[in-house]
Amino acid sequence: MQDSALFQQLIQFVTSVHQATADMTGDIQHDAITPVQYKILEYLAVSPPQTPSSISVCMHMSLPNTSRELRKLSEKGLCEKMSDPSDGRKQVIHLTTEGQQLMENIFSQIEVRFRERTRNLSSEELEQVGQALQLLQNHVFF
Amino acid sequence: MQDSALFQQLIQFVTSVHQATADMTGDIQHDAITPVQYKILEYLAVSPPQTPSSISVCMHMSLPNTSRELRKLSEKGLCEKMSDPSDGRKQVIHLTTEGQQLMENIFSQIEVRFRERTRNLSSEELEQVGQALQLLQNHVFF
DNA sequence: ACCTTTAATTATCATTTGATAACTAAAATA
DNA sequence: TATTTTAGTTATCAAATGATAATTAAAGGT
Repeated sequence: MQDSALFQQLIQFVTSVHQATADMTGDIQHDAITPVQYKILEYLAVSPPQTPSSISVCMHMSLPNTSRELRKLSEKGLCEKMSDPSDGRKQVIHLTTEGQQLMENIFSQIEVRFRERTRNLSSEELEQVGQALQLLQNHVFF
Repeated sequence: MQDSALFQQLIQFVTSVHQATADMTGDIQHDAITPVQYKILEYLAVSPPQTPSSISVCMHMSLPNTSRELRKLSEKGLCEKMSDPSDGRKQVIHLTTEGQQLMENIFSQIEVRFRERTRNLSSEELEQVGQALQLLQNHVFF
């Protein structure tokens, strides 16, 4: 039986991550996109390509609502649909160049704040941060 | 100048944390509370006590909207207001017994899933997970 | 060929969330 | 004491999100 304190620590940690990311991204959100749309773009930026169905599953959104938001993003020129040649029912979604630029822009703003937070760390400590990220991603948040 | 790969890793990690917590909590959400209300309860559970203003700041919500959601939570019997004896303008918010029980119940459901994910880890690896959580909380997500 | 399942879309409605103005009351300050 | 600031509430409207039914079209199975 594992330590229950570890779980308490996890709850605290997850709350902190949510909070810190909200702090870092809160006032960035561009005029033109809603939070849900941002999440979709982020997902498309980090692990492309996707289909409406796969986005629907991963984002816990119904397929109709996913379809609606993808249409809005397409209308804004941020992503594109292509029909899968191997299966005419499927649509492959990817960011447009404009969409990629938007996300790179947002990511670089987040990066600035990340660097502010980690400014005082030694290169050794940064190394440890990288290892900790790796370890948690492998063992807990996969 | 620190490594840009570390930042890429961070973006991936944060996305994974959001995703994993959504996976773990997605189908729990009780009938009676909305996502925003859950966030408030979580915050009250993890770091009490709070005032409407402090909740407003930390949750990035306007004070009027915070007030509305707190009223709804009060009506549901999940939290209570008390006026601060030292300053009649301030309200101190805390969970009711029922609210605490709700959160304990939800947390224990999350804990089950956390244990599922970490079932195969040795006690040594669990120790490392704890250290990694600590390190990241101190150095990045504070 | 016929039926079923899968993938996606459109349309519609209800709920949740965000934003803002107007207001009350208690403190702080001049 | 008069004024200003702070903390909170209520009301209202707009926008975002969630849920569901109906529809289309391609693929799979009989």
